[in-house]
Amino acid sequence: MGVLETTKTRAARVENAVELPLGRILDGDCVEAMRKLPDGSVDCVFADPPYNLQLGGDLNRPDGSAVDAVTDHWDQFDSFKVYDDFTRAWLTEARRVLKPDGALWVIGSYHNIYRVGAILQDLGFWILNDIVWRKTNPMPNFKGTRFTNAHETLLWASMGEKAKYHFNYRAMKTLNDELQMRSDWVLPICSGGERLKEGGTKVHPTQKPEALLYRVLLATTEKGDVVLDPFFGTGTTGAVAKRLGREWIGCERENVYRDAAYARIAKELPLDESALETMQSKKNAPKVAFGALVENGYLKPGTEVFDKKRRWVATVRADGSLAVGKQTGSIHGLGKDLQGAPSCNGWTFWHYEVDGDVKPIDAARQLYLLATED
Amino acid sequence: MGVLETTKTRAARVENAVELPLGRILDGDCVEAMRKLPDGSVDCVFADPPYNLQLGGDLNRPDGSAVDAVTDHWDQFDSFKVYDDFTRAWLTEARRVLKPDGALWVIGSYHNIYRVGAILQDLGFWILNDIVWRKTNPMPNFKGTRFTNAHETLLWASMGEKAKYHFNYRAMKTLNDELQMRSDWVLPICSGGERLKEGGTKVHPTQKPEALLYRVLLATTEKGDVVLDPFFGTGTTGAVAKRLGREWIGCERENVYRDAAYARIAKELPLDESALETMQSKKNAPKVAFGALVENGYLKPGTEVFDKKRRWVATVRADGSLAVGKQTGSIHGLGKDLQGAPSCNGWTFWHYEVDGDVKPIDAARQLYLLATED
DNA sequence: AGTTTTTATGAATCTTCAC
DNA sequence: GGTGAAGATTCATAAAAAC
Repeated sequence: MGVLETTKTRAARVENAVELPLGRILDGDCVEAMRKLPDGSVDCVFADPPYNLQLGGDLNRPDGSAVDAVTDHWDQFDSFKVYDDFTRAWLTEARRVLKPDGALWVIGSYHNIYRVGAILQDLGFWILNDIVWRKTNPMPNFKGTRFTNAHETLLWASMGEKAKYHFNYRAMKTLNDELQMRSDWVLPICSGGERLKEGGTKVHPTQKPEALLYRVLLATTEKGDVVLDPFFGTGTTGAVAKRLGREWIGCERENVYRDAAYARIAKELPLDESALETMQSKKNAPKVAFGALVENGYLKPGTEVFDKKRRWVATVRADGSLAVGKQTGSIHGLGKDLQGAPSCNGWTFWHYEVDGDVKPIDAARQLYLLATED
Repeated sequence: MGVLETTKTRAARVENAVELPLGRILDGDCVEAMRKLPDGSVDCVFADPPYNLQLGGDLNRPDGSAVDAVTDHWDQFDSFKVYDDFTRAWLTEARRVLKPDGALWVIGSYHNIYRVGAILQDLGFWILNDIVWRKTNPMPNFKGTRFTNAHETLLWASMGEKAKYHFNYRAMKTLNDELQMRSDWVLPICSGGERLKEGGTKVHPTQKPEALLYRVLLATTEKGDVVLDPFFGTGTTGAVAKRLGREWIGCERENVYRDAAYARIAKELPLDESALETMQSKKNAPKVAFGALVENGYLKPGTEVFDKKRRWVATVRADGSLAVGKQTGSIHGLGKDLQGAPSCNGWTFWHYEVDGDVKPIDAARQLYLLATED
């Protein structure tokens, strides 16, 4: 195990470069395509394989509109067995073409990432981190049946327990306001001008944000490194690699995606720093839910809270709701209802007693923030 | 497949209760211990299995002080094979003792969670969410060799793709200030007064925060449910279960942990009934037929109702059906047909005038419910 | 032209009960 | 088990439309 942090050209780059299809998207099945590459020839593999979503019927939003689901043929697998075989096949080829000090990245969701993670461990890869991409704007759970699925997972692995790998620790720390970069990354989904569209409809159903690739490549590759993406899609990996001065190779069997990717990457200019803006933006001011205070014991369920004039006394319940007799609601909603007001700031409306003092519940929030701030 | 949200006592609770070792920590290996429990007898399994950390050698902070790593004998496994066999064994028993509408929770890190996730899928469990516990105060990466490992992962799974399960959606939404609870949970690690210590050193190396269990149990169990924890440790699950009015059973083979857990849980006080009440979904509200409102004079036959933009105006008929010209139907069916939508909630679609105000007909239902409850 | 309101949409394993 | 009806259910963003 070890970390290399260097800007020097890596050995064996020049001799491989002449035979590698740099800046090209290989046609056809990715396992077949990768077979054309020599052993130990790439520095990094970034893979965004099909997630095997196993969706049922149609889904409609509360307003009745339809959700545009990922029903493409390339995401259809008959069983976990079939998906596992597919996964083992492409991971085996990826492992063959990686240099001994190369690294693998895979992104996935709970549908597939546990299969992928177990198989890559079985093949000898050594997980260095699992990274959580926390989406600022995920799709909600429209039916209220589960927690909002608000993240995806990336696995970062070296070639083995004792293998060397590259990690640009300083760059990551700088990018994160001089704090160590953590394993949870907060980034928006790909939308707006960045999202490739053709006649108003998205070209690819699962295009990844460039800021995600930017951080991956900046963290774990050097300038001039060769990055291989076996599921190239519309070429986010290639576009960001070019921007950052890395070489790239893609595999993609759909003509439409290949064409879109070539056109997109041709427009890309090396060393454009625009994506940095998104990444360096400070974390949003921490919001605290009243429920968090209850969970963490700052206000115990059963505590009585009241407005300043003690016109109403409410009881704190286990889920952070309040109750006055049969009327219940959130700190804001119940305050609003009781007063018949259009709105109410529950943080300043409700008070509680601490050691004989009466304080707004906002005081508990301040204590909580002090105790938990990074 | 489905979601149940109810405060009612679950069927089959009473008969099982008499034979189950509620409030007890079973001694010995958890697989052996679980064999003593009958099939389909518990509502929830929460498991915090050994992490298979495979730390090579000792770890030191930059100042030379040693990190108290998890190197206890119970955490050593020769290989993934041994760990997988162990995992399959306890998950199989957990599956046997769970009710058909029960649920499984497992917490882990990247060292073990991919093994666990793949195996539980192989056994037929159906993943509902993977939850990221984002730590506000993780241990830094002292050597600067990787990203700060700032999270752990929890898997929440039902007994199968079509199995029912329980999710207190409304309580979670309330706990999160009226926004859907997401799959990423921000909580501090267990420290301070909550951390069990004996002579200045921590009793258990991986004690989980009570806030984590609080959210798990509040979200996916009901009052009176039986929660089994096969790796009980110092009893965080039992302490929170008791506080929340849930029954608990533990398995733990280390005497020291069992003793600490019993002492800890004895000090725990259950919350009283009223504090345990949580916000309820409308799914639980007693059903009211629109016709009942008409019968009882809340909306008289002949009243005009209309959608918000007054694109359609319908007349209420004596049997609770609506008519727009020759088109007739129920409040839902007619709203659906007029819009050409896949479905329509007539309660919120149709409005009526009361004292000059425009209100959804759902307001009349609320009045009716208030007047008739109890 | 500038501001406010409305609409569209994103890797989604997304209902339940009676007949 | 299949079908149909009742009825519960959404957050952040960006672009378009309205004012």
